[in-house]
Amino acid sequence: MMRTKAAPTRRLGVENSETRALLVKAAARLVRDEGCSAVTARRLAEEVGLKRQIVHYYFGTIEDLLIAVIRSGVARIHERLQRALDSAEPDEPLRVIWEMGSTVTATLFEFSALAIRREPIRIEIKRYMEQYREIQSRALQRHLQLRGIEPAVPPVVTAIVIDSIAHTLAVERAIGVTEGHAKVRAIVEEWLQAFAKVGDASMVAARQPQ
Amino acid sequence: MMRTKAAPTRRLGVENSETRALLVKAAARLVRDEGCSAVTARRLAEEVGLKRQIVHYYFGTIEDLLIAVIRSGVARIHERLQRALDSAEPDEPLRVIWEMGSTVTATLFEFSALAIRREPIRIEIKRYMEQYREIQSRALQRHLQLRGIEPAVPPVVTAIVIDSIAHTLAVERAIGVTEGHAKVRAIVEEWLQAFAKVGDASMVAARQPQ
DNA sequence: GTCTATACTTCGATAGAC
DNA sequence: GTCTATCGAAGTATAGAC
Repeated sequence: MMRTKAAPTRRLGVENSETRALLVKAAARLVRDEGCSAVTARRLAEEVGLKRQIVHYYFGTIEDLLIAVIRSGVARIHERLQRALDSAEPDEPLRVIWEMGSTVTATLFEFSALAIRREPIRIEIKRYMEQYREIQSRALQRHLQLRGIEPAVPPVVTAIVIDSIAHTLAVERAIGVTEGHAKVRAIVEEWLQAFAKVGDASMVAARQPQ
Repeated sequence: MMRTKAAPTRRLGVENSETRALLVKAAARLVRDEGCSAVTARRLAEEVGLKRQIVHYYFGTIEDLLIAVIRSGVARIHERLQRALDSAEPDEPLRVIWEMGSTVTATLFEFSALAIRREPIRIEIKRYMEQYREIQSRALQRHLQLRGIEPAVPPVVTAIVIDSIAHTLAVERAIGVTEGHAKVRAIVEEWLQAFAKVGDASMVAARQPQ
Protein backbone atom coordinates (compact mmCIF):
# COMPACT_ATOMS: atom_id res chain seq x y z
CA MET A 1 0.00 0.00 0.00
CA MET A 2 2.81 2.38 0.85
CA ARG A 3 5.30 2.89 -1.90
CA THR A 4 8.71 3.34 -0.31
CA LYS A 5 10.49 4.89 -3.25
CA ALA A 6 9.88 5.62 -6.90
CA ALA A 7 11.69 3.20 -9.14
CA PRO A 8 14.50 5.20 -10.75
CA THR A 9 14.19 3.42 -14.09
CA ARG A 10 10.45 3.83 -14.33
CA ARG A 11 9.13 5.60 -17.41
CA LEU A 12 6.33 8.11 -16.93
CA GLY A 13 4.11 9.88 -19.46
CA VAL A 14 4.67 13.56 -20.15
CA GLU A 15 2.82 16.28 -18.25
CA ASN A 16 1.06 17.82 -21.23
CA SER A 17 -0.53 14.66 -22.53
CA GLU A 18 -4.14 14.56 -23.65
CA THR A 19 -4.71 11.16 -22.08
CA ARG A 20 -3.22 12.39 -18.84
CA ALA A 21 -5.59 15.35 -18.73
CA LEU A 22 -8.46 13.00 -19.47
CA LEU A 23 -7.47 10.77 -16.55
CA VAL A 24 -7.27 13.70 -14.14
CA LYS A 25 -10.67 14.91 -15.26
CA ALA A 26 -12.27 11.49 -14.90
CA ALA A 27 -10.62 11.02 -11.49
CA ALA A 28 -11.90 14.40 -10.32
CA ARG A 29 -15.41 13.40 -11.31
CA LEU A 30 -15.08 10.09 -9.47
CA VAL A 31 -13.81 11.83 -6.33
CA ARG A 32 -16.67 14.30 -6.44
CA ASP A 33 -19.43 11.77 -7.08
CA GLU A 34 -18.25 8.74 -5.14
CA GLY A 35 -15.32 9.76 -2.97
CA CYS A 36 -11.57 9.19 -3.00
CA SER A 37 -11.87 5.47 -2.43
CA ALA A 38 -13.71 5.13 -5.73
CA VAL A 39 -10.57 6.15 -7.59
CA THR A 40 -8.96 2.90 -8.67
CA ALA A 41 -6.86 2.21 -11.72
CA ARG A 42 -9.50 -0.17 -13.04
CA ARG A 43 -12.47 2.17 -12.70
CA LEU A 44 -10.50 5.02 -14.18
CA ALA A 45 -9.27 3.04 -17.18
CA GLU A 46 -12.84 1.93 -17.76
CA GLU A 47 -13.98 5.57 -17.95
CA VAL A 48 -11.41 6.54 -20.57
CA GLY A 49 -11.60 3.23 -22.45
CA LEU A 50 -8.01 2.14 -21.89
CA LYS A 51 -6.23 -0.57 -19.93
CA ARG A 52 -5.66 -0.02 -16.26
CA GLN A 53 -1.87 0.07 -16.60
CA ILE A 54 -2.14 3.40 -18.35
CA VAL A 55 -2.88 5.02 -14.99
CA HIS A 56 0.45 3.87 -13.61
CA TYR A 57 2.23 4.91 -16.77
CA TYR A 58 1.12 8.50 -16.27
CA PHE A 59 1.05 8.75 -12.48
CA GLY A 60 3.11 5.94 -11.02
CA THR A 61 0.85 5.56 -8.01
CA ILE A 62 -2.77 6.32 -7.22
CA GLU A 63 -1.55 8.81 -4.65
CA ASP A 64 0.29 10.76 -7.33
CA LEU A 65 -2.93 10.80 -9.32
CA LEU A 66 -4.87 12.16 -6.35
CA ILE A 67 -2.30 14.92 -5.96
CA ALA A 68 -2.77 15.82 -9.63
CA VAL A 69 -6.52 15.98 -8.98
CA ILE A 70 -5.98 18.25 -5.99
CA ARG A 71 -3.74 20.61 -7.95
CA SER A 72 -6.18 20.89 -10.83
CA GLY A 73 -9.05 21.62 -8.43
CA VAL A 74 -7.15 24.06 -6.23
CA ALA A 75 -6.39 26.37 -9.14
CA ARG A 76 -10.09 26.64 -9.98
CA ILE A 77 -11.15 27.24 -6.38
CA HIS A 78 -8.59 29.98 -5.78
CA GLU A 79 -9.66 31.71 -8.99
CA ARG A 80 -13.30 31.47 -7.98
CA LEU A 81 -12.60 32.96 -4.54
CA GLN A 82 -10.46 35.77 -5.94
CA ARG A 83 -13.05 36.59 -8.59
CA ALA A 84 -15.90 36.64 -6.06
CA LEU A 85 -13.90 38.88 -3.74
CA ASP A 86 -13.05 41.26 -6.57
CA SER A 87 -16.61 41.51 -7.80
CA ALA A 88 -17.88 42.01 -4.25
CA GLU A 89 -15.60 45.00 -3.75
CA PRO A 90 -16.09 47.30 -2.08
CA ASP A 91 -19.11 45.96 -0.24
CA GLU A 92 -19.00 42.67 1.60
CA PRO A 93 -15.84 40.59 1.39
CA LEU A 94 -16.76 38.82 4.61
CA ARG A 95 -20.02 37.65 3.08
CA VAL A 96 -18.12 36.18 0.17
CA ILE A 97 -15.88 34.29 2.61
CA TRP A 98 -18.93 33.02 4.45
CA GLU A 99 -20.78 31.92 1.34
CA MET A 100 -17.82 30.20 -0.26
CA GLY A 101 -17.04 28.45 3.01
CA SER A 102 -20.62 27.26 3.13
CA THR A 103 -20.30 25.56 -0.25
CA VAL A 104 -17.36 23.50 0.97
CA THR A 105 -17.62 20.14 -0.65
CA ALA A 106 -17.22 16.66 0.74
CA THR A 107 -14.19 16.50 -1.52
CA LEU A 108 -12.12 18.99 0.46
CA PHE A 109 -13.19 17.27 3.65
CA GLU A 110 -12.09 13.89 2.34
CA PHE A 111 -8.74 15.18 1.15
CA SER A 112 -8.18 16.86 4.52
CA ALA A 113 -8.79 13.56 6.28
CA LEU A 114 -6.35 11.81 3.95
CA ALA A 115 -3.86 14.61 4.53
CA ILE A 116 -3.50 13.75 8.20
CA ARG A 117 -2.12 10.29 7.47
CA ARG A 118 -0.40 10.72 4.12
CA GLU A 119 2.48 13.11 3.92
CA PRO A 120 2.47 13.95 0.18
CA ILE A 121 -1.23 14.81 0.33
CA ARG A 122 -0.69 16.74 3.55
CA ILE A 123 1.82 18.98 1.78
CA GLU A 124 -0.66 19.76 -0.98
CA ILE A 125 -3.59 20.48 1.32
CA LYS A 126 -1.41 22.58 3.60
CA ARG A 127 -0.34 24.75 0.66
CA TYR A 128 -3.93 25.02 -0.52
CA MET A 129 -5.23 26.09 2.89
CA GLU A 130 -2.48 28.65 3.44
CA GLN A 131 -3.01 30.27 0.05
CA TYR A 132 -6.77 30.28 0.47
CA ARG A 133 -6.50 32.01 3.83
CA GLU A 134 -3.96 34.45 2.47
CA ILE A 135 -6.44 35.52 -0.20
CA GLN A 136 -9.16 35.91 2.42
CA SER A 137 -6.96 37.94 4.77
CA ARG A 138 -5.75 40.24 2.01
CA ALA A 139 -9.31 40.98 0.89
CA LEU A 140 -10.45 41.86 4.41
CA GLN A 141 -7.30 43.91 5.00
CA ARG A 142 -7.85 45.83 1.79
CA HIS A 143 -11.50 46.39 2.66
CA LEU A 144 -10.54 47.92 6.01
CA GLN A 145 -7.66 49.99 4.67
CA LEU A 146 -9.81 51.55 1.95
CA ARG A 147 -12.12 52.79 4.72
CA GLY A 148 -9.41 53.80 7.15
CA ILE A 149 -10.74 51.40 9.76
CA GLU A 150 -8.47 50.03 12.47
CA PRO A 151 -10.07 46.68 13.26
CA ALA A 152 -10.35 45.46 16.83
CA VAL A 153 -9.55 42.00 15.50
CA PRO A 154 -6.91 41.09 12.90
CA PRO A 155 -8.50 40.18 9.55
CA VAL A 156 -7.03 36.70 9.67
CA VAL A 157 -8.96 36.01 12.88
CA THR A 158 -12.23 37.14 11.35
CA ALA A 159 -11.57 34.92 8.35
CA ILE A 160 -10.78 31.88 10.48
CA VAL A 161 -13.83 32.30 12.71
CA ILE A 162 -16.29 32.80 9.83
CA ASP A 163 -14.72 30.00 7.81
CA SER A 164 -14.74 27.64 10.80
CA ILE A 165 -18.44 28.09 11.33
CA ALA A 166 -19.21 27.76 7.63
CA HIS A 167 -17.24 24.52 7.34
CA THR A 168 -18.75 23.04 10.49
CA LEU A 169 -22.30 23.73 9.35
CA ALA A 170 -21.57 22.30 5.90
CA VAL A 171 -20.07 19.08 7.25
CA GLU A 172 -22.72 18.60 9.91
CA ARG A 173 -25.40 19.13 7.32
CA ALA A 174 -23.81 16.48 5.11
CA ILE A 175 -23.92 14.09 8.04
CA GLY A 176 -27.50 15.02 8.86
CA VAL A 177 -26.98 17.17 11.95
CA THR A 178 -28.81 20.51 11.72
CA GLU A 179 -29.76 21.34 15.32
CA GLY A 180 -29.13 25.02 16.01
CA HIS A 181 -27.92 25.75 12.49
CA ALA A 182 -30.67 28.25 11.68
CA LYS A 183 -29.90 30.20 14.83
CA VAL A 184 -26.18 30.22 14.05
CA ARG A 185 -26.89 31.53 10.56
CA ALA A 186 -29.01 34.31 12.03
CA ILE A 187 -26.16 35.44 14.28
CA VAL A 188 -23.65 35.23 11.46
CA GLU A 189 -25.95 37.35 9.32
CA GLU A 190 -25.80 40.06 11.97
CA TRP A 191 -22.00 39.87 11.99
CA LEU A 192 -21.87 40.15 8.22
CA GLN A 193 -24.06 43.22 8.21
CA ALA A 194 -22.06 44.78 11.05
CA PHE A 195 -18.83 44.14 9.19
CA ALA A 196 -20.23 45.70 6.02
CA LYS A 197 -21.14 48.84 7.96
CA VAL A 198 -18.27 49.35 10.38
CA GLY A 199 -15.64 46.85 9.28
CA ASP A 200 -16.06 44.75 12.38
CA ALA A 201 -17.85 41.47 12.75
CA SER A 202 -18.72 42.55 16.29
CA MET A 203 -17.13 39.41 17.57
CA VAL A 204 -15.05 41.35 20.04
CA ALA A 205 -17.29 44.28 20.76
CA ALA A 206 -16.77 43.65 24.45
CA ARG A 207 -13.06 44.18 24.06
CA GLN A 208 -11.82 47.17 25.99
CA PRO A 209 -9.13 49.49 24.65
CA GLN A 210 -5.95 49.08 26.66
CA MET B 1 -15.96 -3.03 -1.93
CA MET B 2 -19.60 -2.30 -1.20
CA ARG B 3 -21.54 -5.13 0.34
CA THR B 4 -25.09 -4.94 -0.90
CA LYS B 5 -26.72 -7.10 1.71
CA ALA B 6 -25.82 -9.23 4.70
CA ALA B 7 -25.96 -12.91 3.95
CA PRO B 8 -28.93 -14.28 5.87
CA THR B 9 -27.31 -17.66 6.55
CA ARG B 10 -24.06 -16.20 7.82
CA ARG B 11 -22.87 -17.27 11.26
CA LEU B 12 -21.68 -14.52 13.57
CA GLY B 13 -19.94 -14.64 16.95
CA VAL B 14 -21.80 -13.54 20.05
CA GLU B 15 -21.65 -9.97 21.36
CA ASN B 16 -20.13 -10.75 24.74
CA SER B 17 -17.15 -12.70 23.49
CA GLU B 18 -13.68 -12.17 24.86
CA THR B 19 -12.10 -12.48 21.43
CA ARG B 20 -14.57 -9.99 20.03
CA ALA B 21 -13.71 -7.43 22.70
CA LEU B 22 -10.04 -8.05 21.98
CA LEU B 23 -10.59 -7.36 18.28
CA VAL B 24 -12.44 -4.11 18.96
CA LYS B 25 -9.70 -2.95 21.28
CA ALA B 26 -6.94 -3.80 18.80
CA ALA B 27 -8.89 -2.12 15.98
CA ALA B 28 -9.37 1.04 18.07
CA ARG B 29 -5.65 1.20 18.65
CA LEU B 30 -4.94 0.76 14.95
CA VAL B 31 -7.41 3.50 14.02
CA ARG B 32 -5.86 5.85 16.54
CA ASP B 33 -2.24 5.18 15.59
CA GLU B 34 -2.42 4.58 11.86
CA GLY B 35 -5.87 5.56 10.67
CA CYS B 36 -8.99 3.74 9.48
CA SER B 37 -7.30 2.35 6.39
CA ALA B 38 -4.87 0.44 8.59
CA VAL B 39 -7.73 -1.70 9.89
CA THR B 40 -7.56 -4.84 7.78
CA ALA B 41 -8.53 -8.37 8.70
CA ARG B 42 -4.90 -9.49 8.37
CA ARG B 43 -3.35 -6.82 10.54
CA LEU B 44 -6.03 -7.30 13.14
CA ALA B 45 -5.74 -11.08 13.26
CA GLU B 46 -1.99 -10.68 13.55
CA GLU B 47 -2.43 -8.49 16.65
CA VAL B 48 -4.60 -11.03 18.47
CA GLY B 49 -2.71 -14.07 17.19
CA LEU B 50 -5.54 -15.63 15.21
CA LYS B 51 -6.36 -16.24 11.55
CA ARG B 52 -7.80 -13.39 9.55
CA GLN B 53 -11.16 -15.09 8.95
CA ILE B 54 -11.95 -14.68 12.61
CA VAL B 55 -12.63 -11.01 11.97
CA HIS B 56 -15.39 -11.87 9.53
CA TYR B 57 -16.77 -14.43 11.92
CA TYR B 58 -17.34 -11.78 14.56
CA PHE B 59 -18.17 -8.75 12.45
CA GLY B 60 -19.16 -9.92 9.01
CA THR B 61 -17.67 -6.89 7.32
CA ILE B 62 -14.89 -4.47 8.16
CA GLU B 63 -17.49 -1.72 8.20
CA ASP B 64 -19.38 -3.48 10.99
CA LEU B 65 -16.11 -3.68 12.88
CA LEU B 66 -15.52 0.05 12.45
CA ILE B 67 -19.01 0.72 13.78
CA ALA B 68 -18.22 -1.37 16.83
CA VAL B 69 -15.06 0.70 17.30
CA ILE B 70 -17.06 3.92 17.04
CA ARG B 71 -19.63 2.76 19.60
CA SER B 72 -16.99 1.71 22.10
CA GLY B 73 -15.22 5.05 21.74
CA VAL B 74 -18.33 7.22 21.82
CA ALA B 75 -19.37 5.97 25.23
CA ARG B 76 -16.00 6.95 26.70
CA ILE B 77 -15.99 10.39 25.10
CA HIS B 78 -19.49 11.26 26.28
CA GLU B 79 -18.59 10.19 29.80
CA ARG B 80 -15.43 12.26 29.72
CA LEU B 81 -17.33 15.35 28.53
CA GLN B 82 -20.09 14.93 31.10
CA ARG B 83 -17.59 14.39 33.91
CA ALA B 84 -15.55 17.46 32.91
CA LEU B 85 -18.68 19.59 32.74
CA ASP B 86 -19.84 18.36 36.13
CA SER B 87 -16.50 18.99 37.80
CA ALA B 88 -16.26 22.43 36.21
CA GLU B 89 -19.56 23.49 37.70
CA PRO B 90 -20.33 26.15 38.50
CA ASP B 91 -17.47 28.03 36.90
CA GLU B 92 -16.64 27.64 33.26
CA PRO B 93 -18.61 25.14 31.20
CA LEU B 94 -17.72 26.99 28.01
CA ARG B 95 -14.02 26.52 28.74
CA VAL B 96 -14.58 22.80 29.09
CA ILE B 97 -16.31 22.76 25.70
CA TRP B 98 -13.43 24.71 24.18
CA GLU B 99 -10.74 22.52 25.68
CA MET B 100 -12.39 19.23 24.81
CA GLY B 101 -13.05 20.48 21.29
CA SER B 102 -9.37 21.36 21.01
CA THR B 103 -8.33 17.80 21.78
CA VAL B 104 -10.38 16.48 18.91
CA THR B 105 -8.46 13.63 17.40
CA ALA B 106 -7.73 12.71 13.84
CA THR B 107 -9.93 9.71 14.55
CA LEU B 108 -13.17 11.67 14.76
CA PHE B 109 -12.15 13.60 11.67
CA GLU B 110 -11.52 10.40 9.74
CA PHE B 111 -14.79 8.83 10.78
CA SER B 112 -16.64 12.01 9.82
CA ALA B 113 -15.12 11.86 6.36
CA LEU B 114 -16.14 8.21 6.04
CA ALA B 115 -19.61 9.10 7.29
CA ILE B 116 -20.31 11.28 4.26
CA ARG B 117 -19.99 8.37 1.83
CA ARG B 118 -21.04 5.38 3.92
CA GLU B 119 -24.54 5.34 5.29
CA PRO B 120 -24.13 2.97 8.27
CA ILE B 121 -21.20 5.01 9.57
CA ARG B 122 -23.09 8.23 8.88
CA ILE B 123 -25.89 7.06 11.19
CA GLU B 124 -23.43 6.39 13.99
CA ILE B 125 -21.55 9.66 13.67
CA LYS B 126 -24.79 11.62 13.41
CA ARG B 127 -26.05 10.11 16.65
CA TYR B 128 -22.69 10.79 18.31
CA MET B 129 -22.64 14.44 17.24
CA GLU B 130 -26.22 15.09 18.28
CA GLN B 131 -25.74 13.62 21.73
CA TYR B 132 -22.45 15.42 22.21
CA ARG B 133 -24.04 18.76 21.35
CA GLU B 134 -27.02 18.01 23.54
CA ILE B 135 -24.72 17.54 26.53
CA GLN B 136 -22.94 20.80 25.71
CA SER B 137 -26.18 22.76 25.33
CA ARG B 138 -27.65 21.40 28.55
CA ALA B 139 -24.53 22.36 30.52
CA LEU B 140 -24.54 25.93 29.20
CA GLN B 141 -28.28 26.21 29.74
CA ARG B 142 -27.93 25.02 33.31
CA HIS B 143 -25.06 27.42 33.92
CA LEU B 144 -27.18 30.36 32.78
CA GLN B 145 -30.32 29.30 34.61
CA LEU B 146 -28.48 28.91 37.91
CA ARG B 147 -27.44 32.54 37.56
CA GLY B 148 -30.73 33.85 36.27
CA ILE B 149 -29.11 35.09 33.07
CA GLU B 150 -31.14 35.49 29.91
CA PRO B 151 -28.51 34.98 27.21
CA ALA B 152 -28.48 37.14 24.09
CA VAL B 153 -27.56 34.01 22.16
CA PRO B 154 -29.06 30.53 22.58
CA PRO B 155 -26.60 28.16 24.32
CA VAL B 156 -26.56 25.83 21.33
CA VAL B 157 -25.21 28.65 19.18
CA THR B 158 -22.44 29.39 21.65
CA ALA B 159 -21.55 25.69 21.72
CA ILE B 160 -21.47 25.40 17.94
CA VAL B 161 -19.33 28.51 17.46
CA ILE B 162 -16.78 27.58 20.10
CA ASP B 163 -16.66 23.97 18.97
CA SER B 164 -16.28 25.00 15.32
CA ILE B 165 -13.26 27.11 16.05
CA ALA B 166 -11.70 24.46 18.29
CA HIS B 167 -12.13 21.76 15.64
CA THR B 168 -10.81 23.95 12.84
CA LEU B 169 -7.69 24.87 14.78
CA ALA B 170 -7.08 21.23 15.72
CA VAL B 171 -7.41 19.97 12.16
CA GLU B 172 -5.37 22.78 10.64
CA ARG B 173 -2.67 22.17 13.21
CA ALA B 174 -2.60 18.49 12.28
CA ILE B 175 -2.12 19.51 8.65
CA GLY B 176 0.56 22.02 9.55
CA VAL B 177 -1.38 25.26 9.13
CA THR B 178 -1.03 27.56 12.14
CA GLU B 179 -1.22 31.08 10.69
CA GLY B 180 -3.39 33.27 12.91
CA HIS B 181 -4.07 30.52 15.43
CA ALA B 182 -2.44 32.31 18.36
CA LYS B 183 -4.52 35.40 17.70
CA VAL B 184 -7.70 33.36 17.49
CA ARG B 185 -6.89 31.70 20.80
CA ALA B 186 -6.39 35.11 22.39
CA ILE B 187 -9.84 36.25 21.27
CA VAL B 188 -11.46 33.02 22.38
CA GLU B 189 -9.81 33.43 25.76
CA GLU B 190 -11.55 36.78 26.11
CA TRP B 191 -14.87 35.19 25.22
CA LEU B 192 -14.36 32.44 27.76
CA GLN B 193 -13.62 34.94 30.52
CA ALA B 194 -16.59 37.08 29.52
CA PHE B 195 -18.86 34.07 29.56
CA ALA B 196 -17.61 33.05 32.99
CA LYS B 197 -18.43 36.51 34.32
CA VAL B 198 -21.68 37.46 32.63
CA GLY B 199 -22.82 34.29 30.92
CA ASP B 200 -22.22 35.68 27.48
CA ALA B 201 -19.38 34.96 25.13
CA SER B 202 -19.71 38.53 23.89
CA MET B 203 -20.12 37.20 20.42
CA VAL B 204 -23.22 39.29 19.90
CA ALA B 205 -22.56 42.20 22.19
CA ALA B 206 -23.45 44.52 19.31
CA ARG B 207 -26.91 43.05 19.19
CA GLN B 208 -29.55 45.60 20.00
CA PRO B 209 -32.62 44.77 22.10
CA GLN B 210 -35.72 44.82 19.92
C1' DG C 1 6.43 8.58 -26.72
C1' DT C 2 2.22 5.41 -25.74
C1' DC C 3 0.29 1.63 -24.43
C1' DT C 4 -0.27 -3.43 -22.98
C1' DA C 5 0.80 -8.36 -21.13
C1' DT C 6 1.99 -10.53 -17.28
C1' DA C 7 2.90 -11.26 -12.57
C1' DC C 8 3.10 -10.43 -7.46
C1' DT C 9 0.92 -9.17 -3.25
C1' DT C 10 -2.82 -7.75 -0.26
C1' DC C 11 -7.49 -7.10 0.55
C1' DG C 12 -12.64 -8.36 1.74
C1' DA C 13 -15.64 -12.01 1.74
C1' DT C 14 -17.78 -16.72 1.67
C1' DA C 15 -18.37 -21.85 2.21
C1' DG C 16 -17.51 -25.53 4.69
C1' DA C 17 -14.38 -28.69 7.63
C1' DC C 18 -12.92 -29.60 12.41
C1' DG D 1 -15.26 -21.05 18.07
C1' DT D 2 -11.66 -21.48 14.94
C1' DC D 3 -9.69 -23.08 10.96
C1' DT D 4 -8.65 -24.37 5.65
C1' DA D 5 -9.66 -23.35 1.14
C1' DT D 6 -10.99 -20.39 -2.33
C1' DC D 7 -12.64 -16.39 -4.85
C1' DG D 8 -12.63 -11.82 -7.19
C1' DA D 9 -10.77 -7.34 -7.07
C1' DA D 10 -7.49 -4.01 -5.87
C1' DG D 11 -2.52 -1.53 -6.05
C1' DT D 12 1.89 -2.08 -7.75
C1' DA D 13 5.78 -3.31 -10.70
C1' DT D 14 8.51 -5.04 -14.81
C1' DA D 15 9.22 -6.12 -19.54
C1' DG D 16 8.20 -5.37 -23.90
C1' DA D 17 5.12 -4.35 -28.13
C1' DC D 18 3.84 -0.61 -31.21
